This record gives sequence, structure tokens and C-alpha cells, in this order.
Amino acid sequence: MILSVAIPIPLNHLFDYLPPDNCNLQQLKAGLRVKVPFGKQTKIAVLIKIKTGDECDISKLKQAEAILDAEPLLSSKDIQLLNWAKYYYHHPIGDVFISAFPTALRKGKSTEPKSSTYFQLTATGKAADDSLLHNAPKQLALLKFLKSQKNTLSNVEIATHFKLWRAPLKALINKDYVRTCNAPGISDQNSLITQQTSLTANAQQLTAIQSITSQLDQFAVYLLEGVTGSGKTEVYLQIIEKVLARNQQVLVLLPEITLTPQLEARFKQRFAVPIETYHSQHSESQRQSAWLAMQKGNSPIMLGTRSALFTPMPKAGLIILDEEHDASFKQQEGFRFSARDVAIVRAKMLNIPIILGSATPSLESLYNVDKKRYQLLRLPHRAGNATPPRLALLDIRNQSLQEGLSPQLIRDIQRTLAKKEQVLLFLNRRGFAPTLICHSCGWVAQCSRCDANLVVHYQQQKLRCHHCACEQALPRQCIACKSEELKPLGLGTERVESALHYLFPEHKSVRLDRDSTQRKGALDQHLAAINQGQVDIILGTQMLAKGHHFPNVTLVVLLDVDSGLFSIDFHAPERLAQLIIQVAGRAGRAEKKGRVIMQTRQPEHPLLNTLILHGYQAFAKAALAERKSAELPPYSYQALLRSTSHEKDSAFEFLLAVAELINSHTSNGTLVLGPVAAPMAKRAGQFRYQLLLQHKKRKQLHLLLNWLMPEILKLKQARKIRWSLDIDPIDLY
DNA sequence: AGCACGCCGACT
DNA sequence: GTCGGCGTGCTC
Repeated sequence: MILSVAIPIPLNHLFDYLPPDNCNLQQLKAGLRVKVPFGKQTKIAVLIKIKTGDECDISKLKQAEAILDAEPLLSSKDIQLLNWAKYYYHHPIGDVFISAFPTALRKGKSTEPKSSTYFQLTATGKAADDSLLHNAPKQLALLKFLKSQKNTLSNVEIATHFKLWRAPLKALINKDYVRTCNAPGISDQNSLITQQTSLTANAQQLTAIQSITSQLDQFAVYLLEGVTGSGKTEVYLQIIEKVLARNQQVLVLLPEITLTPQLEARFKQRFAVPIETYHSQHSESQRQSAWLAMQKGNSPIMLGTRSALFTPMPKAGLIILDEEHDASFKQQEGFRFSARDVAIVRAKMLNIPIILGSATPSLESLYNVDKKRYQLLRLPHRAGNATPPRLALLDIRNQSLQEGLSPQLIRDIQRTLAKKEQVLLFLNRRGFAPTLICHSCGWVAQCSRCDANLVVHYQQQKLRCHHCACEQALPRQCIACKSEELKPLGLGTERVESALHYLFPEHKSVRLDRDSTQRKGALDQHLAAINQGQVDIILGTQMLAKGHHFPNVTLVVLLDVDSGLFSIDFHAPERLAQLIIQVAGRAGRAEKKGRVIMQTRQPEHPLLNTLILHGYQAFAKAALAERKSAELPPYSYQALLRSTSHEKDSAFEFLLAVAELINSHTSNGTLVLGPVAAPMAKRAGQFRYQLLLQHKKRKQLHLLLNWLMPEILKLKQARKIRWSLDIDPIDLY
């Protein structure tokens, strides 16, 4: 018998081993982790196939060191999905398979909790002596709490609750859980769902809930388009309740931002079942226990980011992917999968529904609605009395600006402040100024390692590159001509902040960007101050755009909307429109009506006008029409080959060789665009080039790549540089 | 990806 | 005379 295993290295084939000594051959199943010798190292691999001895030459096979799991960690459905992903993304099999596991399990950690107390408790079925827990304050607190419930819990129940402590510690400490959970064991989930009062759904919410819950037993993709504040979460919660009642598991995927705690709180308030969370801020062991709780079917809900996508679920019933347009669902290095696209394939393989939620759906998803692949459900109204904000362009051509603020804008801000309402200013550029220029000779401070200007940071008295780790002291004299006429050029949040101080000296303003919130807890402090009304003007970058509620903000300003209009990337208009709507969503969420002002030097711009006059749907329609006439995705399919090297020529020559390879092969109609220098041709000392492949038929593009990938590995140019393949790239950058 | 082997420049 | 640079090749 031979074990074919996937090893996490950049080689696209399996490696064969003989089973380890004293191993029960009956227990060998795909999905087990195996420890194997590999060259001079040992690696953790995943068992993919079991072959009989006569399929290959046994004589030069090594023997595996150990089988690490008693039962497979991946089911055949999981393996099927990972195999699909490996083909679709043309990525090495071992890398793909290992990405399904939390890092602790990738390193070979045991799936058994190793606490000695745990074993004593499970072995004896008795509650432990307190003195055993002197090193484990959390366990001790839990045990003391459970013992205090003596009148409702038997000793065996105390031990069982305690046994489960790792994953749902908080849920256990919650009295509601203990009360509703007389016979613990997740198999009886119904008793764990709290019958708290859910909010009364409005007509649209009800339609959405009913459409989905009436067909929970089959695959379907629902696009839930809900404007900001329309109550998408309530729809999710009511549907999840139905899925839990069917004794099934739910995976909720969220963008990589700090929204998880808020949603987690809301879920915990609603459901008294264990709820797992899975994101990069958790420790390795926290992620392992969350993953295992789902994998064993012990927990019914997981809230997680992209990396939670492959978490095994023996009782999967529903996948929800919120903010589906968000770019963070695409992995941007290594195995570059789209969690949204793979989640849909997963739902299809499991024959369960998937809900994609967004206030600003991606153009691909709207296209799929058009093609009747997805079912559109709309929540067009804000909950309660809140009215949608009014959007307006403010022409700043020929206006004398004070640090980027036009006279009319300053008057509008003053009026809003006079009404004791808050103002939110958005500028997606941190630092004081993006450029430092010599007024005397024209010298510009540039990064030595990147094709980028250094950004002036006045508070720190530094010039910093926003693309690598480079920084230097702010010079007093021009490096070229020694003149002292150095001028900061352009606008960053730091500069606007100082302008706000002298324009509105009576009013408190706060700046929220990566620099001002680096200190742990700083962001929360600022947000608390804002919500307590201690702040009049909120100024910030991208991080303001998502999720936060500022109920007293009635004026939202995008200081410079033009910078988003000139990108070479065809995704840029879509991104900008989504950003505008998301930022606008921060205004007037309570009773007060909100307005949004966008400063522009392009007041006639068709995209901006369509968005403002006719809304996001109309914008999306127009943008899709443009994509269609240009034969861009989703009307064609793309794959992007990137190369980087510290030598300019070798990065270029590699892609040139690839292009020649394709062109000399057969022309199956694949467009070969490039190689060209990346938009930022040099970054952190590395030269960057790219080659774009495009075809109207996905199938044809993938056939070409099937042939091309092994050929690339044979190219001698490939060994000198680093390269990667990105299927369905979302930024050509 | 690692980690070896192997053949050429600056050092005790 | 060695130490060590990274080009090339292999991993069941």
C-alpha cells in the first residue's frame, strides 16, 4: 500500500510514501495529516490518495514517519473543493491543501487539547479539584462558576461543560447558556437557540427571508443588495435561526477589517449557541480550537475572514459572505484565491444556499444576476425613519483653496457645526503632503528603492515612503541645490487637520488614519469620544469608510474625488463608486438627514453624474456597458503573470520568454498583452513586470494555462526571478 | 520552498 | 592556502 501525499512546496505533484510501522491500514483515509521525511527535512503533508503497491516502483520510496490524526480532518467534499481550487487557480497542490488548515495544524500540532486537567476531567467524569487549576485562572473561574450552579447541574454536567471550555468559554460563562443547556451536546441545537425577541422585519426583509428560507435544502446564490442601514444583519440572523433549527452549521465570511467584534456581539446576544470567530488577530491555538469546533460539528456558527473559507463543516447548511464587493476577499499573495468565488463553488458542491450581501455589489455579481445565475433580493430602504443622504458635486475649479478646502465647503462646514451636528471629512491620503519639492530647482524627494515620492510627515519630522519601510529625517535644505525653498506639495490628512485647527479653532477635530491609530486602543478611544459628542469634525482615510456608525454626522465631505478617476486599472471607477457610497453611508443614519459633498475639478464627469443623479444601480449598468464594449471582465477572463527581480532585465526577459512561448505555441485566441512594467515599476528595490492574458472564453484561457504552467517551470529564465500567476486579478498593480 | 553540491574571489 | 558567494539541481 502506498500513500500519495500533498506537500506544501511549489511543485505541482504528489509524493509517494510507504505507510509507517505499526499503522492500522484500515484507518488510512484521504484527509489525514502525515509526517514525512522530505530530502533532509521533515514535512507535514496531507494524504490525498491511497494506491496499491503495483502502481509504481516501491523500491525507492521512503517510509512516512507518522499518521498524525485518528480521523481525517478533511472530508471528501473538502478534498473535492480543494482539488477544484488547485485546478482553477493553477496553484501547487500542497500549498492549496495546507491552506485549508489553521497554522498550528499545518505545523503538525495534535488535535487533542493537551491540558492535563482536561484529561482528568473527561476520564473521571468528575469535576476537578480547584487546586489543580492554580495555573489556569480562566479555567478556575469557569469551574467555580459551574460549581456555584450545583442546584441545577450534576457533577457529570459540570465536567461536561468544563470539557467544552476551550471553544465556548464565554458562552459557558453566560448564564443563559447554562440555563438553556441542561443536556449539553450540540446535537440538540434547538434547545440552545435563545427565543429572544427578534426585530420585526419590514416587507422587503420578510421577502428576502422567506425567499431564502423556503429553499434551504438546495444550492442557490442570493445577492442581497441592502443600502447602508437597511437591516441586512437582521435578515442574516433570522435566516440563520432557521438553519440552526435544522441542526445545521453556518459559515459567515467578513472582510478583513475590525468589524468582527461588533457582529460577534450581535450574534451572541441573539443565539446562545457556541459561536466561533476566526481571523488573524486570534492566536494560533485560538484559531485551531475554533476550526476544530466546526470540523467536529460541535459549533454551529463561525464568523471569519477569508482564511476561514475552507473550515470543514460536517453539517453545513448555509454560507453568508458579507460585503461581497470587498477586495480583501481576494488573497493577494501565494495561493491567490477569491474567497467569494470559491465560497460559491463550495455551496454548489454542498448543495446549500449562499448569500452575498452588499450595499454596492460588484459588477461581476450584478452581471451574474443579469445572467440569472444569482437571485437578486433588494433592501432599498433604510430602517426606521432614516432617509438616504443627498449627494452633490462641488466644482472647485478656479476656487482659492485653503489646504484643499473651498470657500463654499468651509461655509457648509460652519453651518453644520453651528447646528451642533458633526462633520466627516474623507481624504484617502495620510501624512502632511504627498510630495516635497524644491521651489528653487525643482528637485523632488523620491524613494531610492521605489518609483514613488516620499511623503512629508510633519509631526514626526520625517520623509516616509508609503510603499516600503524607508524613512529619513525631513531635510531643511534641498539635497540638489542647498536652497531652503523646500515646499510640501499636495494634500494629506495631517495637513487638513492643521487647517481645521485654524479654520475652526472653536471646534474639536479628530484625525483617524493609520498613523493616528497605531497605538493599541487609540481607535476605540477616538470612536468613543466621537459617539459621546466630544468631537465636532472627524477627518480620516479609508478606515472611516466601513461599518462605523456616526449617528450625529450630517455632512460627509470627500475632499478629493478626482484622484480616483485617473487610474489605469479598469476596476478604478467601480472602486470609486463603491467607496463614495460606503462613505456616504456614514451620514444621517439616525433621524437627521445627511448630505454628501464631493469636491471635484471634473464636475461633468459622466461616472460621477450617473452615480449622483441615478444611484449605484444605474452606475453599475453604465459601467458594465463600458466593460462589455471594451471586452473586459466579466465579458472576458483574465490571468496575470507577475515577475519581480532586483535585476531589471531578468524580470522582463522572463515574461518575454513566456510571451514568446505562448505565441509560438498555438494561437487559441488568447490575447497576450505585454510584458509591460507594472504601474509602479520598482518597489522595495525590486523591478516589477507583468504579462496579461485574456480570453473571451474562460475554458480556452484555462486550457492554455494547463499547457503553459509546466512549460514555464522548464524556462531557465524562471529560476533567476520570482514570479506568480493571478487568476481573475482584481488589481493590475 | 529549502537544502545540498560545486566552482571562483577576498581574507586570517 | 581556506571561507563563503549564489547558480543549479533535487526532493517520493
